[in-house]
Amino acid sequence: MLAHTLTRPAVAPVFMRSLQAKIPNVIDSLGSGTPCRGCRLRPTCVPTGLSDVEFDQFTALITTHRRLKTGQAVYRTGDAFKGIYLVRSGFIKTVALLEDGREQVTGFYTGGDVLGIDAIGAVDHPTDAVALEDSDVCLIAYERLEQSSHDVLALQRYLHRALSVEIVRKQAMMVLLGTMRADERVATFLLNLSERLMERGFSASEFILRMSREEIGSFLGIKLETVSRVFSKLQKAGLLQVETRRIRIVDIDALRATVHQEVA
Amino acid sequence: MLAHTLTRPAVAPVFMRSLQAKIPNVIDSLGSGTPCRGCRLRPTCVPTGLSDVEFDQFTALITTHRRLKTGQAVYRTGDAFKGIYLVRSGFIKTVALLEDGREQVTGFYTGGDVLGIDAIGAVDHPTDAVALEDSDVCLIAYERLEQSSHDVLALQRYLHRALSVEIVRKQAMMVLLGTMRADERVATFLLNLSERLMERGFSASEFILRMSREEIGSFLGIKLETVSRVFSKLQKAGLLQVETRRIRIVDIDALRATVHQEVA
DNA sequence: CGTAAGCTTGACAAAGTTCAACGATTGTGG
DNA sequence: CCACAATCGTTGAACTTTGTCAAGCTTACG
Repeated sequence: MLAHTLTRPAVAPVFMRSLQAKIPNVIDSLGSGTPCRGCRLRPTCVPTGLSDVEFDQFTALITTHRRLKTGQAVYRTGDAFKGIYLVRSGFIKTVALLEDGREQVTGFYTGGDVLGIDAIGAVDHPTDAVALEDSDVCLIAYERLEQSSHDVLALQRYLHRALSVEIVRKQAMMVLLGTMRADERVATFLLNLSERLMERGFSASEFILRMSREEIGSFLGIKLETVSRVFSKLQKAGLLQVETRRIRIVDIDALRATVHQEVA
Repeated sequence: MLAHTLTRPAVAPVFMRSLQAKIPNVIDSLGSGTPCRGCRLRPTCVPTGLSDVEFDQFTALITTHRRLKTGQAVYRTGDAFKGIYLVRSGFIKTVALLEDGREQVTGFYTGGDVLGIDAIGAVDHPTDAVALEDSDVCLIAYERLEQSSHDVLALQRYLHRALSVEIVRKQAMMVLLGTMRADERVATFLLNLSERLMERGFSASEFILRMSREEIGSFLGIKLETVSRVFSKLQKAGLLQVETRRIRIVDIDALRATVHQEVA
């Protein structure tokens, strides 16, 4: 039941537009066999600090560029593990499924993020990865990455760092899920999102959510109605301006303070 | 406040006894400079499937064996990252701390588990790791592991697998924390523990908890009173026999069913 | 053997969920 | 291009679950 609503195509034209405004002709520089060297997304999508030789070795690992329409899956639970994915553009969610049909969003991924790491130790993916808007991903074949890492320490470091970042993020989520109340969760979520968008050159104070209230709720371990209520509450308190999916952080310090409130 | 109670020494003599019964003279075979080749714990503590040469290379990585008393820390938040730790014996918890003093248990580690992975991509550890009973750990210096992995594919695979296992576990915890109700969380916890103990050669149906109600609660995102109530409830329902920290799973199928109940 | 910590249980409070209705937004097909 | 349908978002009220506070009990350890 949730499966249907969650995996249904979501729409995010405004952010898409702003992305295209920031990186003109993104689409032109992609395409199924586009080499990375000339790609406009290179700074966000390839590990930094590589020499030219290392860069070439890295790009040689990329076997497939895939363009996804909103709602399409990068992979689904049980799909054979081919490799990890570099998100070039767009927004992708990962969803973990329980046997009884319940599901939970376990992560959101965007340009420069590495996707599918949780399958490295397994035969197949333990999650679904579904595009929340039209997206581009690159497949890095694991076999080849593994062999290459042998020879290029920087790549190995990159992989390890990615693995670790993933762990740290999930750990932070565990803490959020285990200790925070609804408004703290939502505030944390917004602050994180703001920071990640800022890192990527977008406004930190005004942005468009590319996910539904239901998806946010699933990620944060609360119901969509609670998400909505918290948004309303934070708006009334003057910390936020909410216009459906357009968010404006009015008082970021107060928002930060929301997270670290004493419960008593 | 929680910090004090959580890091306070816990007692687990019975399990300790059973561990020693299973692997006699464990203590004799350890010691600060003990080589792994002769160590009785080798099967649980070293990656399997290594050739003799690979095994030697692996053990050469181990720089320090450390013996911990109950309540001692392997590392604390902010400690410099030296490497990852292999748990040889004992039981260790990791605790994440929030700025305002709140904390949450993020994992439990025992013989054969790898500890401290979440620091690989960082300068220092983002968590505390504290012994819940007298424990032994081996430090694998990351610098050396990194260089060795270069030459030994199996080692690299081992590291990656460990990283991935960690991620998958944390992801599973996120799901638990995000979707399950209290009795489901406790049931899942017991089933996991049972399975992990069985894998290590202990009884799957009867075991001693080595952590307090408070620690279980922190791990599961619920309060200690709730843990206690659920134990009582499951006992009344005949699924469990609870005698303080001694647990006997009476009806494992019913316990499993508890987890996958429809909410409605 | 006493004391401190841990565990259990009850009564009450608070937070979040559920159910339901309505309003807003978006995308589609005439 | 407009109108309609479907999805999404908001809000209220009743209900459920879990948390909080408090007391008494058990266990372990010095």
